[in-house]
Amino acid sequence: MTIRFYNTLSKQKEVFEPVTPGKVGIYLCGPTVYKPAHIGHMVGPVIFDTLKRFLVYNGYEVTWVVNITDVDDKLIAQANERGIPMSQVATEMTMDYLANLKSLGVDQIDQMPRATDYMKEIIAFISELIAGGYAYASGGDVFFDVLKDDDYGKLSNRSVDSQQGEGGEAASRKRSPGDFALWKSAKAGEPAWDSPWGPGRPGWHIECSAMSRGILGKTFDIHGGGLDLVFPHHENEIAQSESCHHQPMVKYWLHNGLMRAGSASGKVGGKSDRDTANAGAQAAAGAPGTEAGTAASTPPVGSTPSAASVPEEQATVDTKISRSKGAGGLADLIGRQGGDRLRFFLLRTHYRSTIVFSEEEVAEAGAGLDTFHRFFERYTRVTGEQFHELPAVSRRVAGEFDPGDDELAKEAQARRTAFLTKLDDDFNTGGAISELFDWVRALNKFVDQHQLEDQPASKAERVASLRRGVATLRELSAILGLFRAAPPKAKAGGDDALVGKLVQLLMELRADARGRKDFATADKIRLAMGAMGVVIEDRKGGTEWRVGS
RNA sequence: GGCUCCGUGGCCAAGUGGCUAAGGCAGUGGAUUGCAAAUCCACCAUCCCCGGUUCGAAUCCGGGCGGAGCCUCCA
Repeated sequence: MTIRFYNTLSKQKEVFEPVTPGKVGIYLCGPTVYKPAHIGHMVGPVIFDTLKRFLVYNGYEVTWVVNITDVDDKLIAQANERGIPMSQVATEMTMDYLANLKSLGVDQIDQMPRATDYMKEIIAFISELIAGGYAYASGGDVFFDVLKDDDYGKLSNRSVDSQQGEGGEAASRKRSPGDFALWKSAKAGEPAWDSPWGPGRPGWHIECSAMSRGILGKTFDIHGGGLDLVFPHHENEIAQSESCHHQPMVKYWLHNGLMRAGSASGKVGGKSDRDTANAGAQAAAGAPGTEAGTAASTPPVGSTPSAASVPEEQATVDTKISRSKGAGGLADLIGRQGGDRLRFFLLRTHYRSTIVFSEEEVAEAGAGLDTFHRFFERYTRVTGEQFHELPAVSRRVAGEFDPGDDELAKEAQARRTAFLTKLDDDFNTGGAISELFDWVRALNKFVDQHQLEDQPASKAERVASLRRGVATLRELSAILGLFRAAPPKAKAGGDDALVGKLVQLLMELRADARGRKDFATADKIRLAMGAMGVVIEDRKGGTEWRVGS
């Protein structure tokens, strides 16, 4: 097995070999905690959570760090707007972020350092850069001098002289426009930390250099983030760290594609007052040929009546999902679709591709997932075991076994190899998922052929084969972090016990009708219940029902 | 203007030089079912356009058209 990754730095796929054999350090740029997270913020965490699972499965000892930026201009603005301390904003939004990660099954993070907990290290780092001649203090601020860095721009393929640089009043204190702030002097009323250059706060990029060094070392294996961070954020991280250390900062730079809003109805974060006002203003000002006009002429991807009837929202159809435009609503989305569906939705596309988000697409992905859930129920009927409670083989080598003459086991090994080969090649989760579908179909077929739902006790050998096959499905899906728990079974009428009892009564009446071959009555009940969203399934072992999707 | 990326069936999406172009959703036909549901089987694309390289291209090169991102805060 050889794992390869596409490295943004070299712009090609490279064989993965950790700096230290057997160990992997991963740093993922985390959130600036000033507003509630939206689905776009979950792309990176879900991908890297899955990546860590895969690397651990391959036998590596992995340390995964996700930083929390809890001091920043946007946090200050938010705190002022709400009239509360910045730290309170940060705490609230961090809690929100963590809750969303949990819902999506992101539970592999080892450390989540906060910038404010690393002030000492940050200040030390800046001091080192000044001492090395790579940074200079200027009027209470400290800037990185990009002209001192020979290979500045190598990650994003930009030349220094093409940089426009940050504007604002700070620009006048820079030596060259491309210089960026390592330390920002505090204005009156702003949160501040003492430093050799006076009270202030860190610039955006330095925390990542300081924290990654502190936790993962001067050179570590994988640095991740969204493609939008390549420049300036990661470019500046490299500049800082490599100027300071004179050794490579990161061996493999992995960047995930960004998410875009696909349709009005799927617009991330719902519509806040600000978004609606903004969209309306754009639409009003949008003469033909303007940006708004162009956006409005694009057909909605997941066209729905509601989307078509709300033209002012179409001005935001093509807007990318960004913190400045979408807010909130992720918890509701998770509540409606479930974390597993969203996770699956994110993983079925290659991590470097753009994902166009719409809730219709999430639901469609969920329809595919249901195939697995149906099968798990089937497995329970045969064996009495719950799929999600099965132990998953957690190491790649341990999953290999001699299939002997067992045809199903032979196919299990073949599918497993195909699945892992897809992941080995630049972490192709979408391709790997197709193997899962192929495999579940084969397992269903096996149950069909041997009628394992009918008197399974008398078919011990076949059931044993099935178990082995399902163990492989469990092993592989666990790498993707899917099917960690049984999906919450929707109940008719929610938690209303009365509705549940009435459904049960209808079921009994229908069973009676079927018993006396009164199919007219039985069908009337089934069709009426179906119209209400209750799906009836008659089986040899008895009738089951579920709230369909 | 500079720098990237993308364009595969109705929709989503793998594949990036060579067997019959994965898989999912939707659809159609069949098996099964009292009828359904679930499941299984079958059918459903020559890869935006033009030109080139090659024995051979969805896959490489050039041009065109269309779309996205970054260059300012952004996962």
